[in-house]
Amino acid sequence: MKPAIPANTVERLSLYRRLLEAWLEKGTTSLYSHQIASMACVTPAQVRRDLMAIGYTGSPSKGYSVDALEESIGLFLGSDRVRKIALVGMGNLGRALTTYFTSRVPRFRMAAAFDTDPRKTGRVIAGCMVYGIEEIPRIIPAEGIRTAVLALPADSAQEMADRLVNAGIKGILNYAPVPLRLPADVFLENRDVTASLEKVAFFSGQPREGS
Amino acid sequence: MKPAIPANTVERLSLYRRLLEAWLEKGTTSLYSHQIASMACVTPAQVRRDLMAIGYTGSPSKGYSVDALEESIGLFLGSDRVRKIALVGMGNLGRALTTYFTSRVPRFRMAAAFDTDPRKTGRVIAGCMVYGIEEIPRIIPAEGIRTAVLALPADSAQEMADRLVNAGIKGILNYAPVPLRLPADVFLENRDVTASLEKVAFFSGQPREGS
DNA sequence: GTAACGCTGTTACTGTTTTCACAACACTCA
DNA sequence: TGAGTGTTGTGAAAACAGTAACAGCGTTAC
Ligand SMILES: NC(=O)c1ccc[n+]([C@@H]2O[C@H](COP(=O)([O-])OP(=O)(O)OC[C@H]3O[C@@H](n4cnc5c(N)ncnc54)[C@H](O)[C@@H]3O)[C@@H](O)[C@H]2O)c1
Ligand SMILES: NC(=O)c1ccc[n+]([C@@H]2O[C@H](COP(=O)([O-])OP(=O)(O)OC[C@H]3O[C@@H](n4cnc5c(N)ncnc54)[C@H](O)[C@@H]3O)[C@@H](O)[C@H]2O)c1
Repeated sequence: MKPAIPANTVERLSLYRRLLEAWLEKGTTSLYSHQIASMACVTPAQVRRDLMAIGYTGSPSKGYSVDALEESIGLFLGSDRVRKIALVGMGNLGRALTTYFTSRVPRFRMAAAFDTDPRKTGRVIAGCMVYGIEEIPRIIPAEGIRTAVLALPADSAQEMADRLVNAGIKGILNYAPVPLRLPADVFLENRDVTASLEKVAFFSGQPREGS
Repeated sequence: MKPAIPANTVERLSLYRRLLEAWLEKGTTSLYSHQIASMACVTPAQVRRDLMAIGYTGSPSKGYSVDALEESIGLFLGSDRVRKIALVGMGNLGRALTTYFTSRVPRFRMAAAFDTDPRKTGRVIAGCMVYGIEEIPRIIPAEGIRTAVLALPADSAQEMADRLVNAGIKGILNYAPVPLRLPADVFLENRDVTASLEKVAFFSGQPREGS
């Protein structure tokens, strides 16, 4: 994976876009890079660089047109259309994520969930149909889903990831706390909550119990 | 924040430590860098470099002693003691996180949760006492908590972050999808799920709905 | 005994991401 | 008009992260 666009830039663009939406509703027509930067808590130069990456150009006198920029970012990210996502593991985390996206982020739609628990399969949970994992090779291509979220126990994560990739998945957001070995053309993002918290706790100073 | 140790290294050390625990239970006494690297899906050079950062030294003939290394990393990360964490926002995500840490990661203990919902305050949820937010200035110093997790609606995140910092919090793991403005001595990690998914979806190819 | 091997620790290097700095331009105001 | 201000776009530099390379040294083979 040698992305023409840095992954960090994509993440920030997503944030800019969300911030711009709020200004759009307020009726603001244009913003300067330092205003966007201030809201996003980054430097103005960073904002200009990121916008340069998607080829959007502002004017030195007026700054950036809010609605045109919002549309440009949307177009670039492909978030002008609803994106279908697959979820594997409809447990506590999976349900929370599904509820969240369904109610708050209509741009992403949990189009199918997969689970091994027979009490969950065949039902609609949090607005999302839960299938047995044997349905992966049928549903994923049929729905044309290319992106999946893994929220299942660590010991089955690798196997399910393999099955997803075989079914055509090209990007995985992994919440299971285990490194995954995947083909190079599949984009993988690990969100290891324990490691994140460990990092924050580490930099919080010396927070031992019983101190 | 100019960390002597790169944040990425800390995160990987957390992972190494978890992997080592599994080998420890199996009775393995020593491992080479390339074995650790293979499990963690990184290069052997990366492993050696990370271990160099914490000053741990292996032997060229035997590799790294599993138990001594596990202990060294634990000591370095401070995870030899239980760490107390505060949670703000005992909603779907907060409950999932609390359940997860309580049952799976005893090293981190959700020592106190705060919420505005009167149906939640004063009760124990997922094994964690939920207080009203007005209790923050009392509980945080009393318990000596330095690390907090934010899992509440975006519009109150900044205000709650400020209150936490005033109460002595030195590190925040933020799940609310807004950038936070904090003093430089407070470590902040944003986990914006939407931006993560946007990134993965972007690099998954062209996954529009209706394609 | 000693040559060959394989691993660590460390330094040098490569590539990527972020910041800096400034030319170029539009607009304001005297 | 023309100096002054403030912004963008972008080349250059810096900071950062990861990789490669290799000296040093036990260990093994013979
Ligand atoms: N809950 C959290 O806040 C949290 C945070 C970070 C990481 N995680 C990780 O996310 C994963 C899920 O966490 P959780 O709290 O939702 O756990 P959970 O036990 O509530 O849910 C796991 C779900 O996965 C299903 N499952 C089990 N094996 C499966 C398989 N082979 N294929 C498909 N589905 C399968 C189970 O039936 C269950 O519904 C775990 O790996 C956990 O470490 C959870
Ligand atoms: N659910 C998810 O999977 C998910 C994923 C990513 C991000 N998030 C973000 O995490 C946050 C919480 O998500 P959720 O799904 O748990 O929402 P939720 O509505 O289930 O829970 C929010 C909780 O915060 C409490 N709260 C509201 N205002 C508060 C305040 N000022 N102080 C303290 N507590 C307050 C509410 O009473 C509620 O218990 C949101 O910002 C959401 O954007 C959630």
